[in-house]
Amino acid sequence: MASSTEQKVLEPAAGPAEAEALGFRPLYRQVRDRLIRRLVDGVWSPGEPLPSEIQLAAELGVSQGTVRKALDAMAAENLVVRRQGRGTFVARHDEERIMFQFFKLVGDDGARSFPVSTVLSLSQGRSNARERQALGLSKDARVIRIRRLRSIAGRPAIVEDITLPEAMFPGFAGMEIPNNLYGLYAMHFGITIASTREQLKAVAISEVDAVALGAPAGTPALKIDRLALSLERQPVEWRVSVCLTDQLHYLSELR
Amino acid sequence: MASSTEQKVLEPAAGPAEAEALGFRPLYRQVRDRLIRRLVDGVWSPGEPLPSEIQLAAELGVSQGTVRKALDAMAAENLVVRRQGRGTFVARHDEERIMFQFFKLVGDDGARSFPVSTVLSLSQGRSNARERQALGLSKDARVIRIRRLRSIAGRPAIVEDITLPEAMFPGFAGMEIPNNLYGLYAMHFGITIASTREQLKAVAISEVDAVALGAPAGTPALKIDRLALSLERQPVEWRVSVCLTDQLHYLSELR
DNA sequence: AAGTGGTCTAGACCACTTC
DNA sequence: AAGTGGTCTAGACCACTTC
Repeated sequence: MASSTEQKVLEPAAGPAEAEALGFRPLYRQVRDRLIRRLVDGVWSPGEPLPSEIQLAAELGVSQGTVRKALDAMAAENLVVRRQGRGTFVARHDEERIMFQFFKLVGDDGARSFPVSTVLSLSQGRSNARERQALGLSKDARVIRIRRLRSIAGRPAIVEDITLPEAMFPGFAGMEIPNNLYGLYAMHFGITIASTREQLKAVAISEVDAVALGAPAGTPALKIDRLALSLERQPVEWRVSVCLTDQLHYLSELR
Repeated sequence: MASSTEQKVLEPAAGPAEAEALGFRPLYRQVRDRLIRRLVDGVWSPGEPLPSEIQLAAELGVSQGTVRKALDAMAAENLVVRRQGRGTFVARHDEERIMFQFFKLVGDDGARSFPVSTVLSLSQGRSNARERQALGLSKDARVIRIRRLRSIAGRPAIVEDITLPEAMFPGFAGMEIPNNLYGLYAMHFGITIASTREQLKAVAISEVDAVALGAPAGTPALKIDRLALSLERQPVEWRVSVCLTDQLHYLSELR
């Protein structure tokens, strides 16, 4: 029972000054932060089970209920998946999950088919001003640039320009580029995309995009400007997708 | 303590056959459903406080923890607002809330200004096939149709076609049409919009929309096809908005 | 049968608001 | 000081999965 008058603290995770500035910080929050720390450090890999609630509670010196609250919060953030009778697992970035979590384009017939991708170009170099602004990079930072065409049901539908901070992806250039990039980030670089911020606009497609998509220049298209953030809320990827929406739409469900 | 081997049930809310089909239905779920029932019945009005957790627990014959879990679920669904030290309140459909919850258009400078609206036309009549399909209406159902122009920062930006089932909005024709329709639905008709499903496409604006918006026909625009659902998940409003996105964008944040 | 997460209770104490 | 929701604990039992 919490019978002292002091707030229970797991460890001096934050410096004393910082702790004061933060004010009250519940135990389950501290547990969550520590478990996320471990996810970031790769203590458990995607798909692997975490220790059971009882084990974690014993190890951290808190009640099972507090661990449960921390894990429930992490499940709500899509960082872990809980399965009754089986355990709690580190979330995986496989196609199924990505499809529902971050890929919002749906066929007008309701079909959710994951697009097939063809890389059009891959390069590395000094970042320009817009790239630095989007990704929050410093002046001399270098970036990796990928341009690819994505087809849905055999039909070119999306051209994508992807920009990555080179420093976060050492050895990227020599790799095979898979269709599902977020899975690659997780598997080979230990980077988990935890959230995205998308800005949508309607545009007329440019000459160069028109060629790639096989549609007349000037055709209206949906431009999706996406910034993807890591678990630590650090910008990881900037992606601009130009989508033909004559046979598909962007689905947004709000509550 | 739950020492019997039977599942605790609040009341025969669901018929026996239905209960079997549903399988296990936790107590807090039953509490939530009963409280939502009361919201639907207008037992408490938007902005009003609910009884305290302790009072509800005593009244319903469950523990405070179970009531808390039900109220937390309702807060996650944006049906109530919880304020430490003050109480739990029925969510209100005022501009601030709508702005963040359902209105996703943001100025490119980051400003979230709620648009000013001008009604272009208002009519009632027999529903057509598309309207019936969108709203799930029967063959002879009548609808109310509103067309309006919305301006942001003094600039025409959106033309909207709104369709409502006439049966759900008796006396609507004689009313003043406010800028915030969802507030009107809540206040005068006891209908709370609990969720929406939006489908976005890029289109070229039609001649008639071009006139309303003061832009050349063929200009690319964002078409938002929105279905709004009540607390009981019944379709309440079908709204098609055509938006000029040269100075604003649709913001979607995914986790 | 054993182990996991899920539900439910009871009770203590805390943070915050209002009077 | 009194009342509210928020946190935390301990413990019982349930639903579900695996062996």
